[in-house]
Amino acid sequence: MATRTDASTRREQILKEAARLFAERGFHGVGVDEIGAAVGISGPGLYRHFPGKDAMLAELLVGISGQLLTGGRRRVEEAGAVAEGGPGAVLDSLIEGHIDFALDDRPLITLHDRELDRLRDSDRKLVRQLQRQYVELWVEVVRDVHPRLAEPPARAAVHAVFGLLNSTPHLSRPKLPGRAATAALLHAMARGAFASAAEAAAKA
Amino acid sequence: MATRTDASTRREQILKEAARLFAERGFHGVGVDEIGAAVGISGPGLYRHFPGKDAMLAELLVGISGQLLTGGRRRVEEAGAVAEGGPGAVLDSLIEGHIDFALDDRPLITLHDRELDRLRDSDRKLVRQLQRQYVELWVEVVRDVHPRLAEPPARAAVHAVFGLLNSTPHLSRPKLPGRAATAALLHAMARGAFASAAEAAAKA
DNA sequence: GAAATGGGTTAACGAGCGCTAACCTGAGGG
DNA sequence: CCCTCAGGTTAGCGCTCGTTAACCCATTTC
Repeated sequence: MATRTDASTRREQILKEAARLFAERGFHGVGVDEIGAAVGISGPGLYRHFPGKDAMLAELLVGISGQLLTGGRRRVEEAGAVAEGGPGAVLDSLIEGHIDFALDDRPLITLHDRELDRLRDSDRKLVRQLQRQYVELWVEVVRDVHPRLAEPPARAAVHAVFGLLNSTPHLSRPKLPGRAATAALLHAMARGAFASAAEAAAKA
Repeated sequence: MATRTDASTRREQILKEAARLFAERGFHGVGVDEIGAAVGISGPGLYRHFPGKDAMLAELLVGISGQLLTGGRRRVEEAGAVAEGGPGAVLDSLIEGHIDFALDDRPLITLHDRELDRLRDSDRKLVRQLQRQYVELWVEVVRDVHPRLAEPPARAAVHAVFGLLNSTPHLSRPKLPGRAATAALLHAMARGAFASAAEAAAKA
C-alpha cells in the first residue's frame, strides 16, 4: 500500500459501485458477483472487505444519514453564527446543502428512502433515529422562519420538501437545464412551498 | 360464480395484496407464496390468474399510469369546460386528483416510481409513455397558469411537485393531521412551489 | 349422467443466490 | 531465506425462489 488513503480506496470503491447498483436495480436485484465485477474482482473477494452484502447496505445508509445530519448541523451553526439575513439565511443554507447532496450523490439519495426496510433491526433503528434528528433540525429552522406554522404541519411540510428535492434522480435525462439552474429552481420551489404552507396554516 | 363482478374479485384481490407487499418489501423481496397466502390460496394457485409474477407487477404499473393519465385528462376537460376561475382552476383540479390518488392508493404510488425497472422492455416502454403523457399534460396546464415559465424548467418543476405530492407514503405514522388538512397543506405547497418556480425563472 | 372446465392442491425441478472452504500469490519483515 | 498475511482465486454447499407437472373436485353444460 502507498498511503492510508489508498488503503481505504478499495472499500470506498466497492461502496460506491454497490450504491449505484442498489439504486439501479434494488438491493435484492443485485448479486454479489455483480458488485465484485464492478470493481474488477469477482464474487467472494468482497468478503475480505465486508462481512456480508447486508453490511454494505447498512454502511451506506448509516453513512448517508450521518452525513446529512452532521452537515445540516454544521450549516445551522455557521449560518446562525454570522446572523446575517435572519433565520431565512439558515433555511437557505439547509436547502442548499440538501440540494448539493441530491444532485451530487443521486444513488445514495435514492437508496436512502427506498431500501431502509432491508436492514437488520438495530441498523434500521439507528438510521431512523438519524433521519428523525435531521427532520427535527429542519422543523426547528422552518418554524423559526414561519412562526405561525404549527409543529405537525411543519413536519409534514419538511417531508414534502424532501420529496421535492429528492426528485432529481427521476429526471436524469440530459434534457433539463444545467446544474446551477436546476439547483436554483429547486431552491426557489422549496422556499415557495414552505411559504405557502405557512400561509395556508395561518388561514385555517 | 355468482356475478361477473365477483368473478374479477379474486384477480383484483390478488393485485391489491401484491401491490401492498411489493410496496412494503420490494418486488424481489416478496415471494409468490406470500402473495398467495395473503389472499387465502397458496403458492402456485396464482398461476390460474396470472402467467407469472412479472405479469402482476406489469398490470399494476400499467394500470396506475393509465388511471392517472385518463383521470388527469378527464379533469382537464371538465375544469376547462366550465371555464370558471381561469387556468388556475384546471391546475387545482389536477393537483387535487393527484393528491387523492397519493393519499388513497399509497402502495401504488410507491410502486409507480420504485419498481419500474423490473418490467420487461415492452411493458416498461408502455408505462414510460403513459407517464410522459401525464407529465406533458401537467406541463401544458402549468405553462397556461405561468406563461413566463419555459418548457424545460416547467417539466423539471412538474417532476419536483410529483415528488412533493408522492411524499405521503413516507409519513404514514398516525401523528400527522387528518386527511383533509394534509390534502390542503400539500395542495397549497404545490401551488406555491409552481408560483416560485415561475417567479425565479422570470428573473433569470 | 357423462364431459368439460374453472380454480385449487402438493411435489418437485432447475436456476440463482449468499456465503464458506480451501487454496494461491506476491510483498514486507525478521 | 523463510514466515506472515493481505487480498485475491475457484469449487461448491445449502437454501430459496419462480415455475411446471400431475392430480383433484365442484359446478356447469349438453
